[in-house]
Amino acid sequence: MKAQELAKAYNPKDFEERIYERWMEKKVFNPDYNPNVKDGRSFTIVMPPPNVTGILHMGHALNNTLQDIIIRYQRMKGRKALWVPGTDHAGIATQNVVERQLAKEGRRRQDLGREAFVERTWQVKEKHHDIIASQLRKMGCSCDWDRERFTMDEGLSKAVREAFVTLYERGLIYKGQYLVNYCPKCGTALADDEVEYENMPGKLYDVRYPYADNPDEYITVATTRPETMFGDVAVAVNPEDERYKHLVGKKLILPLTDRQIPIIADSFVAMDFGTGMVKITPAHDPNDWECGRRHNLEAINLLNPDGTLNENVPEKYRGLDPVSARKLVVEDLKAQGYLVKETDHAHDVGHCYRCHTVVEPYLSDQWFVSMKGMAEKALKALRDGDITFYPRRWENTYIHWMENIRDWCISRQLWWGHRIPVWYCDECGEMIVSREDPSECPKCHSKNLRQDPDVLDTWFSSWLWPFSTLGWPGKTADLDTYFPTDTLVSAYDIIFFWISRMIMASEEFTGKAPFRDIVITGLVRDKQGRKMSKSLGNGIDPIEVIDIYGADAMKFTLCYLAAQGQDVQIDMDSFKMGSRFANKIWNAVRFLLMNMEGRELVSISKERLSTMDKWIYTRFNESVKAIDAAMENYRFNEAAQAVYSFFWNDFCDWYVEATKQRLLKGSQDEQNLSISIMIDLLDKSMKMMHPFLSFITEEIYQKLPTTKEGDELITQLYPAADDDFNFPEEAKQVESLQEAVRSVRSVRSQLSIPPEKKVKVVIKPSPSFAGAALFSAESSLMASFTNASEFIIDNDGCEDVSDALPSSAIGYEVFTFVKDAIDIPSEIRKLTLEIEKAGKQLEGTMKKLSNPQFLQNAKKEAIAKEEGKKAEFEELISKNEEHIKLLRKLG
RNA sequence: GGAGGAUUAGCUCAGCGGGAGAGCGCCUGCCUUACAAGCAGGAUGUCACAAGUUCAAUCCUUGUAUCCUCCACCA
Repeated sequence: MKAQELAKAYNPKDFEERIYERWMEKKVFNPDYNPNVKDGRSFTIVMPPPNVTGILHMGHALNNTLQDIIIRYQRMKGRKALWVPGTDHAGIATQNVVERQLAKEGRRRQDLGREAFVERTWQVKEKHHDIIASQLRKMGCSCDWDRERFTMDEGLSKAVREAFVTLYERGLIYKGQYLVNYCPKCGTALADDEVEYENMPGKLYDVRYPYADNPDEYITVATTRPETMFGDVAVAVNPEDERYKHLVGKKLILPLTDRQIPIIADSFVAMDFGTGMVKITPAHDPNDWECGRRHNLEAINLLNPDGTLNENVPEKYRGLDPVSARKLVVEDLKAQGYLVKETDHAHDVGHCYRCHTVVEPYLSDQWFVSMKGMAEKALKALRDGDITFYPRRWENTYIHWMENIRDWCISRQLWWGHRIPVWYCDECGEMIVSREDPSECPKCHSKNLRQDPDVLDTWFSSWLWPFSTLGWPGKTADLDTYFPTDTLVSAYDIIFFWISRMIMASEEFTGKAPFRDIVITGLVRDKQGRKMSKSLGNGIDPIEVIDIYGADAMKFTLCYLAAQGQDVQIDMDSFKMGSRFANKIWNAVRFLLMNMEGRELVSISKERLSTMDKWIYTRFNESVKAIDAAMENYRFNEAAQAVYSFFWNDFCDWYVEATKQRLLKGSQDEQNLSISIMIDLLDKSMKMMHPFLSFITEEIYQKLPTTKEGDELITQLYPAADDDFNFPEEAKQVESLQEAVRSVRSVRSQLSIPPEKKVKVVIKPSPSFAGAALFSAESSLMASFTNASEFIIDNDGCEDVSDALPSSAIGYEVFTFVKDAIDIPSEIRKLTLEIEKAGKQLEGTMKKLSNPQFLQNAKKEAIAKEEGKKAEFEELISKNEEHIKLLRKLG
């Protein structure tokens, strides 16, 4: 029946998809489904919305794996657990995708017109969204699809307008002509943090600027961008510069033109760079812009929106791009004797983070958000302990950014995005900022209104994500229940773009921090340590991993490798780890369920437990505690390790092996008890492992005889450590037993005793050894573990062991009867080495114990431990010495 | 110029004030009534270097070296 379905080999394809479909059908991801919510407390995660520009990569897989583990764990802890999924319209990025498509057809977006272009972009969005959603489902993400959102859906668009208008009303949004970063290819302004700097080789040109009143004399300025000289409005020197002090106020002639510009003094000029004289070009350099404002200088814009030079430069340079113009200007300067020299000069050049075109500072009308006040609130949230970063070190990064924040340019000259909710009246010029589309001008009642053509920065919608997805600005039940959210999981590359701004927005609009814990994951890299990227082609497709190894394998492997905040380096083979583990689980369960027949489940009472049973329950308790502690601190790799070593090393390797005899050959009563305990442990283990290996555990849970019809593992309560089934004393004894078994196995292996040869083993416990009773009780088990003909626990000391190979452990001696195979001199050498080693260790211990300062300062436990070690080392040495004597006699 | 991270077994990485760990790989022996995607046994490390703090340092402090991020930049 049930067991037969498990008789097959592990193949995740057999059940992963099916299980997800059932979860979806029953809507178990909706927190309202959960029948085991304990006290109504919620636990909320909002998913960092992936961009609808492409498909999910390994970084997303890591990120969503961790979120899924957290939310499943919290769900099983009895919380009303909600994970909100969604996608981001990703303004520039998505527009670029569509524009590239158009370019292949030989068209530009202008050929389509705004409406058609946006329509086409929606299609791209739909397509990518569907791929992303299906990827998340394949991964097994337990997010509530009923609450899925998109940054441009109706509700979120409303939130965006609300945020914009509110900030405007609070005087925190303003429009003005400023120097902004501008990508000529994307044709739009960028925020400061959307510019990536890259060190590039360049040249520093020293150029002569003649005096107006004496053209034979000149000063020399140094510049990397001579083509911008037509926008020069001054030359600046440092007011402290003794060389040039007397020149301030003099006029110069701008070469290649007949324009005159003054020499001014400004302290931003570095005296030790170049010539100490700087040409001031306010429209094309941020520093010059600031300087120009200080001195009330005109800003002459030289650029067209497409990045070519405009009518403000001499005719021969018009229409050229800056690089070609530079070449020509330099030639002309050289020809006319103005160029003094050119030197190589590497410097950082800004590039667009989306298309990697060189960014130009560009003077234009843009909308800005005033950030200082919001940053202060966001800093306070951290100081007050409302938010915590894991790992903590990212808090410095956050603080530094907040303290040095600059106003945020939010207007983009794009078509894809939230249109700025501002209208201009063609009749009277009135500007209308409104939550609703206005039907007429409130001032002159004209209906000739034009909406601002620009859209908002994509982050202007995503910074509202934690509350806009829950219904803000409406007052919804979801907001009441699930906001503030609990944990945000994100990579560190969007701390500035997104995390910091979400905190600011949330404090500004809701008065609360949007989440409590911020888990910063590392980046996923390839085995050469390179960031996985499309352009390098070194990415691993999560779906391919799932196809080969299954979703559980991928998820478990990522979790196991995700040490807090560290980057993870992986390749395709890395996932074998998780795959093998899943396979191991499958097979262990298969074995046990195959042996259900002829046995019936009985209740398990503490009194009937064997020492091995007590040990495994104790180990289970310890593992659960370790997992709880790890999850509490988002130490995912530690949780995964605890799961792994419990199930594989303890349960499979020792417990199942040790209880096989009882299960297969014991009395009916013993068999019943044995399978009952096994099933109980499987039930508990599936629960324990479910957050980490969701599909396989659910599949197995459905096949356990103790599972009630209709129960889903996903909403069962997480196991807690059970004090009533905790037996530390017995557990310790079992560890001694394991050690004794390993010792005999080791002897056999090292002496190459063939497996078919059974040998006699005698154990001589010392009088104080607490495990003696267990050893006696389990001597036949130990015999089978070590392939012994007989395994005697010699409590009376009457066994003759003079023919055996001795080895010692703490509390007992092991004698293996392998006389023929013993190489006496080699064994004596081994023992001698052991004595030497123990001697050295004893020496170290004695040194500590004879040090009065150690006895005085060290913790009591540390001293006790050293004393214990002393006794152990002494025991080992004296026994080994005896053993050498025995061996000598034998030879 | 500032900030942060990394340096531990051949590889990828945990650990972090009191006797060096995992997975993979490697060596040996096993198809032992679930699992060869397995079982058993084994080898492998001046815990980057140098000082300091401490009774005690792989772990804390400082410095050095190498590598990697991020931020800010002098034209």
